[in-house]
Amino acid sequence: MSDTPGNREPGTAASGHRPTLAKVAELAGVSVSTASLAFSGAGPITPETRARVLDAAKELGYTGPNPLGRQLRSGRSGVVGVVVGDQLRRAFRDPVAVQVLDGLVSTLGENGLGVLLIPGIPSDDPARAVDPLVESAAMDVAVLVWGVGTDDATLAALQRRGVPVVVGEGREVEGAPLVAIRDRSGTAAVVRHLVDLGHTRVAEVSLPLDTTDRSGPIDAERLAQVDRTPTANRLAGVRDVVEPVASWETEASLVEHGRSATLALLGRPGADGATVAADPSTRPTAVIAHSDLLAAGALLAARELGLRVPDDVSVAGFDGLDLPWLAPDVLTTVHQPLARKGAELGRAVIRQLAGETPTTVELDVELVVGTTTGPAPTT
Amino acid sequence: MSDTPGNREPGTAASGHRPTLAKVAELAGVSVSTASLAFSGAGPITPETRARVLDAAKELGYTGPNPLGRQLRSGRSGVVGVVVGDQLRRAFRDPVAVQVLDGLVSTLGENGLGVLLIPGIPSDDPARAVDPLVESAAMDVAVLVWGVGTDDATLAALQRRGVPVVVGEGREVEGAPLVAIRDRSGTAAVVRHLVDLGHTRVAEVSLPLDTTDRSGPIDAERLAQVDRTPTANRLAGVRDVVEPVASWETEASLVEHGRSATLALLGRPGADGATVAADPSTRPTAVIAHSDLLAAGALLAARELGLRVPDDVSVAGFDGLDLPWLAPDVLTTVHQPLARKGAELGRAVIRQLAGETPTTVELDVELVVGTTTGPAPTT
DNA sequence: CCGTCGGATCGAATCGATTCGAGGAGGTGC
DNA sequence: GCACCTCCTCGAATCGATTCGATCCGACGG
Repeated sequence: MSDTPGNREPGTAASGHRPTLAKVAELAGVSVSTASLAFSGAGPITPETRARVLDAAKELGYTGPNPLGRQLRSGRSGVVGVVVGDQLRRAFRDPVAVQVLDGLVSTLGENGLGVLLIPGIPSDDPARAVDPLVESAAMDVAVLVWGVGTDDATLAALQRRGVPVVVGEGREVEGAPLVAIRDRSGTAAVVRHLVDLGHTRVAEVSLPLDTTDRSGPIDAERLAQVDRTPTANRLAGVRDVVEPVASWETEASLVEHGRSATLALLGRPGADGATVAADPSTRPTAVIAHSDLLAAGALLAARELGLRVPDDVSVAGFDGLDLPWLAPDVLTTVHQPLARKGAELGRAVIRQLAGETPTTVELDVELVVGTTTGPAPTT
Repeated sequence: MSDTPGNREPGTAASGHRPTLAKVAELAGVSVSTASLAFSGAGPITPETRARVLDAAKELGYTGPNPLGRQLRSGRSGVVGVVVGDQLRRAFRDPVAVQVLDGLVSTLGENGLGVLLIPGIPSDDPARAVDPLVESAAMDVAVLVWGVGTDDATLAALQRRGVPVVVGEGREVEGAPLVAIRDRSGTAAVVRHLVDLGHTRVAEVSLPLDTTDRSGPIDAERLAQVDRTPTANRLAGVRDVVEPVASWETEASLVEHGRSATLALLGRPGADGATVAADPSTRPTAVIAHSDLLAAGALLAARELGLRVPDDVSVAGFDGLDLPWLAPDVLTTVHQPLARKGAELGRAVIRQLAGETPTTVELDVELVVGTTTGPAPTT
């Protein structure tokens, strides 16, 4: 009697058909609804009946309800989309992103939620403004981990779809919880530390101002175009204390970018195309980098130029990473609670799912003085 | 007339109800099936009708078919579970895993598949053998990125569920494609390079032998317990050429573990609890590390002990990472195509979904000689 | 001995979309 | 002018599970 019109066995992946709850119920001699009860545990059921259902399941090799069916009925996928604000390859090379992600995954995992990775910038196809997953993947909430631009295509797409959003490190978004750190005051604190040491010629190595992959000196015009909140905060934090004598934008927060920026800031073209240290009387005496990775690159660049740290130049960063390979140097930096930030993002997701009203969480940071900063050299 | 028994508005997340295809069809004055055609593009439909449906959709704020419904019908979730064989926090600190993951995500992304992160080892709860996502998350295929133990609980759970599996760097699994590199011969090649340079006392810094987080010397008994294929291959590759004078197991492939292992291998307890270099007449003259990160740690340890590289001790790794911060040293290593490995894994996933028969892909590696290996010191 | 009560089980609707064959309208060929 | 063919649209079944109210059973109290 069961002639199946309008259907041609979907889901015929590799192996044969998986048993369904209906088949289990049939074998156990109960109704589907009772069988469902046996698995979900919600509702009254005789231990005996339950056992009969479970036995039938085992016999058929049924390993539990198909998540797809459950999801459709409940309207929840159990998936949280995590949009990393860059190409994945780059994001993962930055320990900052990794540690935040780790805290996030742990917290979500404890609540039965899985993390779906979504590149914030489509890998190679410039035709698309956003990754296709943003448009069509099933997710209950999306987390934008690294900032939100003023005119963010990804955010817009998610809002259009009605996917609730949680923002990490960005501007306030209507209806979305925000988890941020006090990076402006933290940056100001480390710059004040430099100024207190007598530095007046401070150079700055900046995080990317937007997603355009530019690098080079930052002038007033460019400064006005900053479209990433954490970068904006750190730029502002520096200027709360001192006007840098030079400022250099990097295309990503990685060691090599900090290195080349610093070579440009502290060096000048030398003999045979090489870069040599610039004139000590005009050269910056301190480099404030917006991140520890950039600062590490700055340190390497200084070494390359034959400059002693901190005797000839002081270097400070931001993040508080553990970078043992910089030994014997220990970076002066501002420590931020990265794993905790991830955990807070996770908690914000849970609250968002529970329908609570979004709140802003702002985490404290702390200046940690290492060996890479010292008194300004006396000219 | 539509009194809704047996249902209490599921999916009432934060915001109100999203419009459904049925509502759009109603407003457009067509049937649901026609409306579906307008979106999917599969099947004949008049441009005019299509436009009417799309207009209706726009008016209602309908942004396309609900993925959950589509997934249930098609039996496909569009999600690939990626099981990283460790805690996430650790896996992501290893550039090897990150680069593979990057290649994988790109390839899958091009095919409309998303990556769901699954920790291979449950974060903190020792009660569970596998992460709950393994048991119940919706996924079309699972990729086990870093090895499969002989008695792998995660693999068993996935097979029980009937989720097709793709294995990266592990033993052959019935019915599962395998993507691997020639790490045994590659390791043998780099060790032969050392032996050709005159080294006879070679020490080995090994990758983890299993997931027990042990570290310490490897004796014959422990050697027999190795339960990770890449590790087994590299141990074997070393022994294909020379029997190491000492071998040390690490708990993870990170710089600090390579450092402490090497301190143990090349040092001895010194004056006030410090570690000093061991006697040059018995001390190993070369360290072969199973990974570049471990080798980087070895390099740092050697520097700490006051040993010159490669004059006092040669150091070689495996992976071919770009580690600019080791400058001026350039590691002697074996280059493996990491992003390509990820891409091959992605292709294997696609083929698996297409129902093709699983095949094994083995990628070539290449010895790259740097500045960290040199002739054995003459005693 | 009968009515009532409580607990276990069942039926049926529902989540939202896809898909196939049937059916209808319009056009063409003879 | 009629039959046939094409092309578009529609109806209905289906994916697999959840859930609510109804039903049915036995037990207990009066």
